[in-house]
Amino acid sequence: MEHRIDRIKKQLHAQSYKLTPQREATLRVLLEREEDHLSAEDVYLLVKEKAPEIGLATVYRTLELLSELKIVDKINFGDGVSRYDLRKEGAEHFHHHLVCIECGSVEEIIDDLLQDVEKIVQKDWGFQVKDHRLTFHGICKQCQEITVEVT
Amino acid sequence: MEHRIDRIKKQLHAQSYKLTPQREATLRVLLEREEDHLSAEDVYLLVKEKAPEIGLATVYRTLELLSELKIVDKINFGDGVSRYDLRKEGAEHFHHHLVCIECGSVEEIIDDLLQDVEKIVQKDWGFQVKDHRLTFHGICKQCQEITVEVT
DNA sequence: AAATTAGATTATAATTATTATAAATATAAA
DNA sequence: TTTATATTTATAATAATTATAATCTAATTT
Ligand SMILES: [Mn+2]
Ligand SMILES: [Mn+2]
Ligand SMILES: [Zn+2]
Ligand SMILES: [Zn+2]
Repeated sequence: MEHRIDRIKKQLHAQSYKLTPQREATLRVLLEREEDHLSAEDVYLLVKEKAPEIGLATVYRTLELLSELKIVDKINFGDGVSRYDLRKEGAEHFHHHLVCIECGSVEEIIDDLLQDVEKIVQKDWGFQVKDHRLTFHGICKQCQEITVEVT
Repeated sequence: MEHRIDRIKKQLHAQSYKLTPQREATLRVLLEREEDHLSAEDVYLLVKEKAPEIGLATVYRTLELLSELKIVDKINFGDGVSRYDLRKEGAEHFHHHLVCIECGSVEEIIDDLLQDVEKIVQKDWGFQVKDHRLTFHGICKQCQEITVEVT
């Protein structure tokens, strides 16, 4: 964790941004909840536990900054809020998501499954791919089992 | 166009919804601008040209209804608004998008490029895929050409 | 046909997420 | 230390979306 923060600190400094206590607190929340998909409000409430004086606008600005630096990715699963997701260290692209339409759970796929598809897009559409968002909507393992039991 | 409306009318009736004049006007706007990616507000302004007495809330409710029936798909490209996109007739899944980070253009890919990936997700993650959202972010053909010229 | 009912729409208010602004504070440079 | 710059706080403003109540429409029953 400390190593990770250090490396991000360097990324910030490289672009002449500082790692203020507020930014660090925000980052720590994101690291502690790496599997989750927190909204700005969610992050704000969690940061408040560590640093009660932080303002919501600062959280928004910090998340915006971290997005620009590609440290976090901003994603929207169709409910009205943006969610912020730490990019896996060293990952070229945003990872994929499985959203269950029964229970609402969100699972992550870290493997990049789109390499072949991207080659096709590049070749057949002449589009130079820089990043992607891929979300599958369907029924998760657990919910499938429940359905079978009920039947 | 009339045929298409007729078929959608039947889909509505099958679920015991009516095709009111307001709903029809909304649908016509979506059909006329099939390539576009209109926000609720955009749709509202265009519908108003045909049916000036329509209310914004009705447009929202109509779009919501059409989403439920899978006649339109709701998507968010990361600016703060939801956009509504007619599903191609007979398509099992939502089509894909290419968003240019230079000029903001949105191009559509109608071919389903995810069949193989979905098989893997199904097999290796035990997730039963019902639908997907795939958006590539990158540089469109035109913007690439401009870049070359400038260089 | 008249009365009844359920569904849909309008106009408006309320809510929620996000962004902008101005004053205060902290940090770095001179 | 003084000065300049960056950042944060508190608050106001904006924008998107949803909720509410009154009204209207069209179908159904009497
Ligand atoms: Mn994730
Ligand atoms: Mn589209
Ligand atoms: Zn589930
Ligand atoms: Zn472009």
